[in-house]
Amino acid sequence: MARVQRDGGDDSAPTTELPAVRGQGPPAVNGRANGRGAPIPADKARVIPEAAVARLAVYLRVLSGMAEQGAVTVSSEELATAAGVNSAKLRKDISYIGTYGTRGVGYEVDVLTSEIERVLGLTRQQKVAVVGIGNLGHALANYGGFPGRGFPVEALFDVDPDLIGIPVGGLPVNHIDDIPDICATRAIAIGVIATPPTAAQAVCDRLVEGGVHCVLNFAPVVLGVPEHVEVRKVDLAIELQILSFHVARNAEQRASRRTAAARASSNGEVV
Amino acid sequence: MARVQRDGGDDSAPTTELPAVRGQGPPAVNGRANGRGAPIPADKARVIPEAAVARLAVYLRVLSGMAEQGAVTVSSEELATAAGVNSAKLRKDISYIGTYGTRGVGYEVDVLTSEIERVLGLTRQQKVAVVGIGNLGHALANYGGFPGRGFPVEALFDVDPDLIGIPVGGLPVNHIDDIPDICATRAIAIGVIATPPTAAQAVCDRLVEGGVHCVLNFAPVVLGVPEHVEVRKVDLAIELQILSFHVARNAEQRASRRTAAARASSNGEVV
DNA sequence: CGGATTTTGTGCACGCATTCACAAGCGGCT
DNA sequence: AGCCGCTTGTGAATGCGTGCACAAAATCCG
Ligand SMILES: NC(=O)c1ccc[n+]([C@@H]2O[C@H](COP(=O)([O-])OP(=O)(O)OC[C@H]3O[C@@H](n4cnc5c(N)ncnc54)[C@H](O)[C@@H]3O)[C@@H](O)[C@H]2O)c1
Ligand SMILES: NC(=O)c1ccc[n+]([C@@H]2O[C@H](COP(=O)([O-])OP(=O)(O)OC[C@H]3O[C@@H](n4cnc5c(N)ncnc54)[C@H](O)[C@@H]3O)[C@@H](O)[C@H]2O)c1
Repeated sequence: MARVQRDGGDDSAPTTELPAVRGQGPPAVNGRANGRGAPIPADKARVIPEAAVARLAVYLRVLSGMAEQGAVTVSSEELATAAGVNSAKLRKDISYIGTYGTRGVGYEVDVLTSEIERVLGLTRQQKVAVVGIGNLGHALANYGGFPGRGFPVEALFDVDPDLIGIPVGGLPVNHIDDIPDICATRAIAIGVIATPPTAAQAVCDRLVEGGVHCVLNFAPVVLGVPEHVEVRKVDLAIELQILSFHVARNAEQRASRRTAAARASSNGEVV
Repeated sequence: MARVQRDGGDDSAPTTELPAVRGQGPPAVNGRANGRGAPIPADKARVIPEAAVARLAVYLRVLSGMAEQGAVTVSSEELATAAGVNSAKLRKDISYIGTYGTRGVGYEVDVLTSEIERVLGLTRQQKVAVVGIGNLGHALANYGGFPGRGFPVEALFDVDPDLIGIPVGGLPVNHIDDIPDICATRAIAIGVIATPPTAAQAVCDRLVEGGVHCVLNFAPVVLGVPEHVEVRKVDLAIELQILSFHVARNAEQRASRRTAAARASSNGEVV
């Protein structure tokens, strides 16, 4: 199962700048077959499915845990079970970004890590701004997991005068009127919206004005944005409601099974 | 207009062993005698697609906003644009739960609201427990949006002795050793895990022990659970990485377009 | 050196989800 | 009453994602 090879404690360098493609080896034996470590089918502009991108990020996290434990290679089966997916799906996901495995052996942990980081754009740090430093905003600003993964929080904004200037997580809070300026000058790549829903659209507009192309929205509203801006939403109430649906469905199934059982047991008897 | 908010990528639940009873498409004409407000096609397999459930929750929120503004009826087109989806998709989603519209008019806001609430199991309150009262746990415990939507937070847990007994959001923090007992006695339906990743699996096991069938997990780990337990995860780092991927992809596209343009212009071609 | 063994990469089939397009149905108007 | 315009509900087509199954590599071993 989760067999880890302990071999030479390597310091896992988190920020690998180079793709570390080892393609310079022998020329391809076959015109069609690609050697080991093919970056991507060069001419074929392969579009990675959205669902696969999400899973690649999961693989990346699992890989980093394995690297810390000294694993050098990992098979698709191991990685898949650790990530909670089917191994065929994992291999297909990886095949979208190239062929980095060795048949009969598996994947080199560090190679796979760098390649996934490359396609996810994690070789360059993506600066983050958080708007709305309330309950949720505080948690996000204080969270150490983002800078550690290449997402430094570099600006905080709120409208509350009592908050302006106060440092949160080592960073002072700015006024939302400064969003366009500060985002532009600091080259913020991702804006996180943690304001009340009523303020979310206005905040989003200012982020876009400041040149932010990606928005992560925690407010339960549908944001309107220009074509080139990417919005993802995290709606906790909806997550709870989806869970609630499953509760209801299971309860219903149990009830109908109970009814069926009762009917069966009273079979032949007039009710 | 063409401003659409992409839905958050839904995770494939690690426990996808759904038998998915088939048997759709008997040549029998489906019930024609449904007057207005047919609850559901009684015999027909009532499997609502997962993706549709998530959207129904969105419609519900939009509907509640419309009801507050005094709207009595709403057309699929209005509701769809407000929810950021295609109107045909909206109608199909609603058709999964029954036929509650009036042709030529639209849907009655309150009727549609109750029906969606019914299928989502929101007629009964689902009690929630939060484990791990740190940054994120505090925000969740203090958040007023959950009780207001039928998800009262009725238990808090942590391992930190300094926190035990302290009230957060009006509710005292209990020790994690009491999770099974308290969850069972208070009939907790949903457990929210906001502990460090290392503690998440142990916490999850205790929640299951306490009879909790639904878990919302904020810790970046893959949880192993019995068959009958439903887990949804919210992984903010992965959301950021997906956004990062789009940054990278767009940058790449722009770069290649620039290259192509440069080539074209140096080629004497008119762009 | 050849065969056994292991594991990748992917062709293929299937099922779910999305979107289109339109008949059916309903209310209002004449 | 009968027609007309509007909107729903849904068959059908298309596209996407998933998982199986297997050939193609690569290593190991005798
Ligand atoms: N806290 C949670 O657990 C939770 C859960 C689900 C959803 N949410 C959503 O996340 C958002 C934030 O939640 P919260 O609990 O942190 O709320 P909060 O009230 O604690 O914080 C909101 C913050 O936004 C600031 N703000 C208000 N108007 C603003 C504006 N126009 N521009 C900038 N900042 C403004 C306020 O000053 C405050 O600091 C809300 O939309 C909420 O619905 C929160
Ligand atoms: N804060 C964020 O914005 C954020 C963002 C993304 C992910 N997360 C994840 O959410 C989780 C919580 O984040 P946080 O920032 O609130 O962390 P935190 O360190 O502020 O809080 C963790 C809490 O869990 C408690 N705890 C530790 N071990 C426990 C155990 N065995 N049982 C019960 N409680 C235990 C701690 O006492 C602490 O109160 C983490 O897994 C983190 O990776 C947080």
